[in-house]
Amino acid sequence: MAKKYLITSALPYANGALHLGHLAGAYLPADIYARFMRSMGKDVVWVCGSDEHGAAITIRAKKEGISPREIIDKYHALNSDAFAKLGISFDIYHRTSEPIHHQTSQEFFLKLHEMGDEFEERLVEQYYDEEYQQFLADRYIIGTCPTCGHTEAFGDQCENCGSALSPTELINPRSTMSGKTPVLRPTKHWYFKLDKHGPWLREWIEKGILDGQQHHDAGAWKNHVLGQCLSWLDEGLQPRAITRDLDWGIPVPLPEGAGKVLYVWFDAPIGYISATRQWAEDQGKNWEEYWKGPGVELVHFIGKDNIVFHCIIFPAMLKAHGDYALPVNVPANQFLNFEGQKFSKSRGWGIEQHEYLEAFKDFPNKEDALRYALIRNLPENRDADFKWDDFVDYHDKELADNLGNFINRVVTLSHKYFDGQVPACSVNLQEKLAEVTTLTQALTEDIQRYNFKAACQKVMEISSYGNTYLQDVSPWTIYKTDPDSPVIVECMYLCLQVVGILGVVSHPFIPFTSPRILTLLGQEPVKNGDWQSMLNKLATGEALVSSGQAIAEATVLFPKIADRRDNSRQEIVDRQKQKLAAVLAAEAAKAKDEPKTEAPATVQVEPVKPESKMEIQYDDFAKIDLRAGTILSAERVPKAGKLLQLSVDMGSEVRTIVSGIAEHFDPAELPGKQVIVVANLAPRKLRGIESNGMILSAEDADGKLRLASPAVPVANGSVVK
RNA sequence: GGCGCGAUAGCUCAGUCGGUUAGAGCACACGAUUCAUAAUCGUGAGGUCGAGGGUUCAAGUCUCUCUCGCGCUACCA
Repeated sequence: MAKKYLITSALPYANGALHLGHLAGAYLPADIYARFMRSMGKDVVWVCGSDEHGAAITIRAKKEGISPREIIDKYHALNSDAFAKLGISFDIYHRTSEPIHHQTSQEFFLKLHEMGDEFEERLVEQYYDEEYQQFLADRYIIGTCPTCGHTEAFGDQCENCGSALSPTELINPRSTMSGKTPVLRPTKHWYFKLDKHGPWLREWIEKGILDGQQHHDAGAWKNHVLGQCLSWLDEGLQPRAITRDLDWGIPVPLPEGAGKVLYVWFDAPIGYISATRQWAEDQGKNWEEYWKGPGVELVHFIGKDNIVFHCIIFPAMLKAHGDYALPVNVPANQFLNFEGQKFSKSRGWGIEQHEYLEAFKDFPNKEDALRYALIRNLPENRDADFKWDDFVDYHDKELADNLGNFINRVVTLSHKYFDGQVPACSVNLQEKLAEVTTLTQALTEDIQRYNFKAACQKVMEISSYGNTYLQDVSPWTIYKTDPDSPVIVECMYLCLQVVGILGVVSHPFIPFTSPRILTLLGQEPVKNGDWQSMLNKLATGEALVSSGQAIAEATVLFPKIADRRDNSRQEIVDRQKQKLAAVLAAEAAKAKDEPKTEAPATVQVEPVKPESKMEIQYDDFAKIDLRAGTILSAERVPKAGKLLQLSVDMGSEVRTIVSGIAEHFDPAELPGKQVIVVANLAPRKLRGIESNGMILSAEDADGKLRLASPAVPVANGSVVK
């Protein structure tokens, strides 16, 4: 049986829109690979879909007063639509809320469960809020500490004496949700014994050996992927809980599993399997041929945040289950930044896929322009940075000047010299196209090795070769004295072959332009197998574009952005740059504590909507002794990344306070600053230093802290109320 | 703090097993050219390979220490 190629891309969480960084991470590279493999005539299926379970969706639904279903439907449609418009050619974009996925996940769970030794059950007594009808996480329970009698101890720890607790040890426990006394209910959870899979995982990852056989070339995996996996294996694997007490998700398919669902990380990767099943059903195929047996090559495309799931946890699940193929590679990409900084929805930094499509709707080739700029700058081995100036450069200098202009020259000259027909010519193509053939083969190998950036550049090298060749021969010079020269015929014939190659090799990268190139040559768009037949023809010297073929009229493939007669495209790009400048200006103004000077209308500063806490009485508030104090000194706590040790002048005394703010403040700038201190907070040892109190600060939408202090300095020790 | 990955020309990046003078594109300078979208082609200049030690006949590449960036992880009252 012919080999089957199974490609997956990380399932996007259906709780938000995807931005360009996501696109560059796991979808665009996979699209290149999938398109390439199909055009090599391989039997490929590329699956993806929305991940629609998990607590984040239920919490958000509760906050917004809508159902989880409304959220997942909205974002599934939004992301699915944006992908389709950008030419992301999934064979199926499925969703984990579909019955077939629930069924697949439950079957998977049951199989492992029946094997007996893959799961362990842990019976836990867990508090249950009867009013809200749910089990409570440890930190949602407060009560009296059995050790010291402190009345506000959390379910996991007492802040007064520092002792570690479990919720059941608390005296007079109460739920932070309803305020009422929760009842203790036994709850069972299932753990996947990941630890027992450590030894074979190490051999598989380090050497590519599985069950004593060479499974893949370990040297072909990226350094950062191998490094992180081995680091995990070195630290030792632990059993992982795979169930939770939640009502949104896939029910645990056991009688004693009522009210429990599979934990998202367990169900999400199984989504690859259920998507394949659905696809096979739709296509009248057998899904198992794509997942099982030695003739299957599985490749996962993901971002670097997902490495351990796809290289350790999911393979262990598959291996435990048996039958399933393990990935031959996991070419995880790193992260893409945006104009030097991380994408941040709350800051308005970056652009989402659907936003791009909307903002660039009048931009010709907006899909390929974006794809190309992202591909040229893929974070294949280290973080990369997307800049609008680069976007313009790549578009104008490579797509327009190099590729588009070459094709335009060839087509125009063909019309001029041969009335728009491919001339008859009997040169030895094998010999004359040797250099381009070598380039094309190297390009092919680059894609096979997941070097998409390099492959993309080779498209330009082929085009550049064409430009150079055309310039060297300069048929326009010969034409002046000898319009019937065979040199012109040969030159144009060869150039047309090069355009034919470009039409094919551009397909995985710029799939909207590739058919336009081929149409110029009177050819059909790339279909399955065309890349392979191109390679065959190049090897044997057969023409890609035959004599006599009619050539269409030249059209400008890529109207340049920097165009002195038409600045409409430049304006579209400029608006994006202005948007970013406005974000920076607004933030700079804010930082200077200046009143917000006319922030342009394009910036929408979303007000922070805090998760509201339960109502308290005045007495609760009155318990807190807030006082003003001045920081005398600040220094980093050794071996702690986030802690600062502060001395604070409280008027009558100087206190030592340890605070987790080291990532937000330079210790040197703190002395002299007046702050508000929770003065009667129970002492607590942090990293061996006793902390007496806590300083207050406000958290910005972007997560940055700002010290809370009296607007005008007051005497140290002054009461704040 | 621990672990992992990275740092190469002004910018973006290649550099395979340690082996000749460290490469490409863009930008820059000069020249050629006019079929073409102010496009194309050629030549040139541009490097302490993050810093410092070590191994070696030979180090961008191996090793150790350090600096910076990113991620994972611990700490966050």
